[in-house]
Amino acid sequence: MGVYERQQKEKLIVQSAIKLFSSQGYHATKMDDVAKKAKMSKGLIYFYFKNKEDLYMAVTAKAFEQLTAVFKETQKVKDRKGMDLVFDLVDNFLAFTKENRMYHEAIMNFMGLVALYNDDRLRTQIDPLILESSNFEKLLTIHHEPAKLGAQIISLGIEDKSMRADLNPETAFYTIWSLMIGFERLSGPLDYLQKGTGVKPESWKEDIRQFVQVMLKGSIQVQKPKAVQGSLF
Amino acid sequence: MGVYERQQKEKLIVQSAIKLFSSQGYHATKMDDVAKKAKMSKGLIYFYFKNKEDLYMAVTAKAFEQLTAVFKETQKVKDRKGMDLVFDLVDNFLAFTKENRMYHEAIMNFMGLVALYNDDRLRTQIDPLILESSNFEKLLTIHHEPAKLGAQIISLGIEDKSMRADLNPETAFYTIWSLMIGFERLSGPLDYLQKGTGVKPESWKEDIRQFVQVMLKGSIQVQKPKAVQGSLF
Amino acid sequence: MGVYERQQKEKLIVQSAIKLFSSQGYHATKMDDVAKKAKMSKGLIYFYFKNKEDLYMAVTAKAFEQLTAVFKETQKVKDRKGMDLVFDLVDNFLAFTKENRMYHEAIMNFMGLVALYNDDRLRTQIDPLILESSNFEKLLTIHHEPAKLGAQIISLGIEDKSMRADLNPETAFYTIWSLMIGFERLSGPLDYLQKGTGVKPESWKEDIRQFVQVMLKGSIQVQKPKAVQGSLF
Amino acid sequence: MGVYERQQKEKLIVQSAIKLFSSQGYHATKMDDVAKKAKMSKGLIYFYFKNKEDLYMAVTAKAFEQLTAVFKETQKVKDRKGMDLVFDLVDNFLAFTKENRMYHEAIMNFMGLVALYNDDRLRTQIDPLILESSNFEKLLTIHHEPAKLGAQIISLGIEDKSMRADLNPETAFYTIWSLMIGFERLSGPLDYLQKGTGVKPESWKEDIRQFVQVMLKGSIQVQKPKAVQGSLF
DNA sequence: AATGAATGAGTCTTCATTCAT
DNA sequence: TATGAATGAAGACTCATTCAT
Repeated sequence: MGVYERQQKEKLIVQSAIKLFSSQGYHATKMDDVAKKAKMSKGLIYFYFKNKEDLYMAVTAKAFEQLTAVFKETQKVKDRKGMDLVFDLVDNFLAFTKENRMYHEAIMNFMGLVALYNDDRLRTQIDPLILESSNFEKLLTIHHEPAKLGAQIISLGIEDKSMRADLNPETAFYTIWSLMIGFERLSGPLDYLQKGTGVKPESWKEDIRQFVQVMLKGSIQVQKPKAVQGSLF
Repeated sequence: MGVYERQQKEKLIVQSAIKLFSSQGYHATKMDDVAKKAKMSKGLIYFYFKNKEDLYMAVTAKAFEQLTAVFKETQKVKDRKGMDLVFDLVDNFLAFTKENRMYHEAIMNFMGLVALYNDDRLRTQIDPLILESSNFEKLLTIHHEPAKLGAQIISLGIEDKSMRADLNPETAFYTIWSLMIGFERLSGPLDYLQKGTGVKPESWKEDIRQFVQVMLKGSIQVQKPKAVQGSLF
Repeated sequence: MGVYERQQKEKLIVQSAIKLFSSQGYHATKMDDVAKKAKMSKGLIYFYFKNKEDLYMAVTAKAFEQLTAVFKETQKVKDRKGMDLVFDLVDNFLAFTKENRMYHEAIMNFMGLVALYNDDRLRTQIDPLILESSNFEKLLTIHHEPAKLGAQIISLGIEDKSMRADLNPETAFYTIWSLMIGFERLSGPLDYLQKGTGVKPESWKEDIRQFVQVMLKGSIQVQKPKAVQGSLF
Repeated sequence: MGVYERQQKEKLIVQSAIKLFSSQGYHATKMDDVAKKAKMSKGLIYFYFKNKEDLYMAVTAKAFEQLTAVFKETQKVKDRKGMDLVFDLVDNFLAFTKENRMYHEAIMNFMGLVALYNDDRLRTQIDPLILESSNFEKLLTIHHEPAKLGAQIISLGIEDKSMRADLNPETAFYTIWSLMIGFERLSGPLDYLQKGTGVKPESWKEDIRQFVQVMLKGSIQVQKPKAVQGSLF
């Protein structure tokens, strides 16, 4: 069996796991389920992945790849100012988390792990099986990709003068990311409070947009319609 | 045995669970461990809590209470403008999440559950044992307490003219909360990138402070030193 | 507290147990349930009954008392030949088992225990808690009451010439009892086979009546309508 | 591993369960015991059987198969009138219940379940795990096998004129089955009354035989000695 | 490479029974 | 008598992982 076939198999397993983790959650998904979904034997799953944690890390890596793709797609659009791209990014990111809740959770989970990993005292709290996973190592090297691309967009905005010159691209982007993370997590509760009207989350999103603009530019502007339509995922 | 003693016992169990969940995580903590920690029999744990999920919801409720207390403490300080209080809140909140990582995670977890709960199609993804928990019901009624207090601080800032008059207190606060949630989750990765220097997260925090100010006020100001010192927890 | 009150309490417990055993079965009924139903504390249940088995034996004793009452009621009717009384008995017994499935099962269960009890080698299979129960001892002395009354009816039939003179009243009655036990247990399956028509069990009952008559008399007769109407329970 | 080996394993488990259920009873038998007896891990038991109830249903199915075998053996004997076969059947059945008390109880238990199953209101009283068992389904389709064979014997008796022509084979057989069920359950108590003499049950059996004959034929005859001797089990 | 039967430690949970008050 | 909190042994069932084939 060639390298290619092997990679295809691996992909198939990850895809199966993704579907199951998405619909039932990580804990509710059994390795048996994954095997059945992938139409393979359990043993083969273990041939490709050391253990369940390793598989989860592979899924997380896929999540990062997808997210990175979203960023790249956003960036690719021609003839848009950095400021417009930021708005595009916000829209695309939010759509991404909505459509791929599990991906977003996997990413958030990993980000949390990194915090523990940084601290020698807390590192012991990480499941050893995760630390052993080669996919975890891989993630350590790629997990800043989205941020890198995000920061590039900010840099572009500074260059094309659509943003303040004194911005730190990196922290500015992380701040925007934070807003989106918070939106994902808190719009549910906000919605709960407004049950019936259903108006709030959307108006909050508007406020966030405005805030992003104030933060990056110093004044309010109307968003230029997106050049590219359709789902990115 | 009076109501008081019973409540004390319940508290003792929750405290034990908190300690264990904090140090080992929810899944790694066995009901047996909780019983041992509380110096009770396992059966008694089940006398007070229907099941592990119920206990976790009780812990989550405690988390919300603690967070609410932080908000109240912040609010209580006299002779401070709304703007100052917001900065205090950011500091206190961040200190709270750092000292009580598990509390913060429990809160975030619950916020995620609320989003599922709101959507009839997604509600089925919630563990039935959670939905049955009386502590879950309680949480549904109290989980907006922090946001309510946060919004009050914004309102105060509007009144005392330390903030823009056109702010929506609620969404403004949720935005700030988002920033803090994002900071907690992303400062680890940010730190990872800067390994060695260790400078970044702190400077990002500064940036965030500035953004918050821009958002709420329109101009940059120097934070008035906190009136009260020391940990609130 | 006087003897009377104590007996009332005991009765109340047994009544509660009967209701619960009937609706949920013995194993599904918890001592807690019994206590709640009887509006007493669990401790008090154990004051009156040594253990769950003892309580079940008390319930079984009640079942025998009720069955005995049915026999007595049947016997009491005046101016009926033995043969008629036998038919009355069959009707009443079958109605009794239908209305009080659990009583019948308790009685059957006890009869099975007696078989084990007789055999020294099998006796060890009986739950020791049952053997210790004073109610078990009581049952040993009363469990033949129904058969005694049944045999009396046969004797009466012999005397009044409505039956063959060469019958052994006891075995004749046990034979009739067997028919009823079998009917109770097998009419379900018979019904299952005839699903839709639903005719069979009733016609089988007719056949049984005829067989009983042939057995006791030697010829077929039409049953004299029952003198007393209404439920006996 | 082929289908055959798998069936063998399954058989082994059922055999182990049968031994344990027979000697200690269903409730006293732990899944652990079954595993040990079968020299397997507990997990493997659950690989073959969904749960304890499912295993019990498998045991019950085995009980029906064995009983059916007894009927078939009885029927197979050549050159015997239907009437003779009925007597053979009674002897064989009674021997069967005596040697395999647990089998008989499992069968009786199932027959009771069928009655509940027929009635929509009572069906809820059946343990859901039983209803889910594929073995329960199987039983539903095979549980009338013995009765079918029994009725065939009656039909034969009618044909060869050793029995009354106006008999309904099915109800006639069910009546005979009832007698045997009652005998099994009541001979213990009957014996208890006669403790010491030990004579009664045997004489009752004689009476039953006579009754069966009267019922089927109309006159008394001497049983032709069985053609085949020895235990059938 | 691939299978899937087999393992067994691990966990939650139940509930009859006891006993301090 | 009466309570109900407390016990803890027991048991069903799970599931990640392994390994003989």
